Amino acid sequence: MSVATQTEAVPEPRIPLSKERVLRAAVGIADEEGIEALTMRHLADELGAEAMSLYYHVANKEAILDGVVEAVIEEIEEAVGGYEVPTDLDDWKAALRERILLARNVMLRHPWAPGIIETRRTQSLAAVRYFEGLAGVLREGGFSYDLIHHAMHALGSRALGFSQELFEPDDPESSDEDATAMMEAMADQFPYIIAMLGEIAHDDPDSTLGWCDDQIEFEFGLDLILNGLEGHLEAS
Amino acid sequence: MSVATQTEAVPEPRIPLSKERVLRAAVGIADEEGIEALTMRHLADELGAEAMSLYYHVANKEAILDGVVEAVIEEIEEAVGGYEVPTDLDDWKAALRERILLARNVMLRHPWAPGIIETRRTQSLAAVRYFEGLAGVLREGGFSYDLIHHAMHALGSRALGFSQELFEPDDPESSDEDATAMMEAMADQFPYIIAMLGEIAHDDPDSTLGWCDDQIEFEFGLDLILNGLEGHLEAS
DNA sequence: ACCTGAACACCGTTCAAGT
DNA sequence: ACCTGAACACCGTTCAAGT
Repeated sequence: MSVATQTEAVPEPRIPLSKERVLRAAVGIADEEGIEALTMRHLADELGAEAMSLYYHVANKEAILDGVVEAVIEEIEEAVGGYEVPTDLDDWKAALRERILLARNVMLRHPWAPGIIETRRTQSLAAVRYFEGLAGVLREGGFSYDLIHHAMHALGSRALGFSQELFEPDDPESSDEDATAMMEAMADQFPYIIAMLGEIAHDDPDSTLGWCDDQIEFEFGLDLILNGLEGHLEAS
Repeated sequence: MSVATQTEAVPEPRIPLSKERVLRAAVGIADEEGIEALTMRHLADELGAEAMSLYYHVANKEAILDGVVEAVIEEIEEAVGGYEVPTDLDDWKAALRERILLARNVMLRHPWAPGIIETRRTQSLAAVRYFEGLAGVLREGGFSYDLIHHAMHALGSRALGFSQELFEPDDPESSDEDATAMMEAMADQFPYIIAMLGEIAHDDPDSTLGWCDDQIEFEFGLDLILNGLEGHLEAS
């Protein structure tokens, strides 16, 4: 019957599925609805297909998670503009710092990515390429391979632009009054922590209690490591 | 009928469930069978009860995961022997280092714990107590609260004794020959990484290719941060 | 070659009901 | 007070069957 009506929307000519489309849609769902919304059924829905159809293009859900990590790290590669070691490298520290902060920008666009990167048992090719690039910068900066190896471990996830925040970033539910009340209640149990939080709040009255500028803290920790590595380099 | 036989085992007088028993059993399952084996049904089975009975003692599975993290951190508290700041503290760096390495020992007994600690949205009381202890050591060591705050962020998960290893620790499946073959295949694509791995293998022929001594690397990274903090302390 | 319906073996969880 | 059976709404996945 719908054929009769002139104004009827022509049904979208079905775009065939593909691994790329599946992965792109997966990243989209994670970005917009959170990683827990990424189920096979929901993903298929988003693509106008059935869950079972996905298995024709990917082995299983783990493969999707692998692919999604790969996609994010390729986004870093794009942001960095490729991993070629600059021929005129005169400051390995600045070069490394810049790459890592660019990686961080990508991670901030995909806040769910760190959590799933850490669950991968084996690193994607894209990640190996990224680390190869970092190793190149260090090597051309004068590092021994032994020190490069230590550097990779010391940086850990910071190399990819994130560090696991052990306390929750910030809770939009809780008010300043709540926080103040809680602080007073805990003051005798946790004097050092309370004093610390109090000082932070004093230094920066705009920040909610217990909330920290993650960017500044990330850079502080990163610089601590980079400077430490520089010390080792000079001593060698 | 079983009542008649003398040798019949008396049926275990049912020990009532409790939050503590549930959590202890949960830690046991995660230790022995891995965290993915920790399901409500399996946990109840282990306790000789039905899954639904657990809900009388804990709110839900999230609460069990919270409790299990709490238990692990209390194990750290025990290993450290309480978090009292030594009255004769003459070396904050050694004191902090020791606490963190003791925490690491506990984490090595519960290799699944880091992964689930990172999924907690809010820290347990036991964790706050632990960090209070670290803050105390730093404060009595002469740190400003501002620097203590930076230190906490810079340490990140290292404060609790673990760092996320981005490459898999080691794969018992793959042989040295496999690894050598793979290395040669990748040598032109990833010259720096291959050279790095080659040098490690050369320095320590006992280690499998690509495998690293996590303890040494953990301590290297930790010392980098502690020494960096010392620099900030002396400069202040 | 590509997609799907029906079905399976699992999850966590609710609720009314049992002792 | 403490535990459970039946049931629900979800998972990921297999497989034979459709076009």
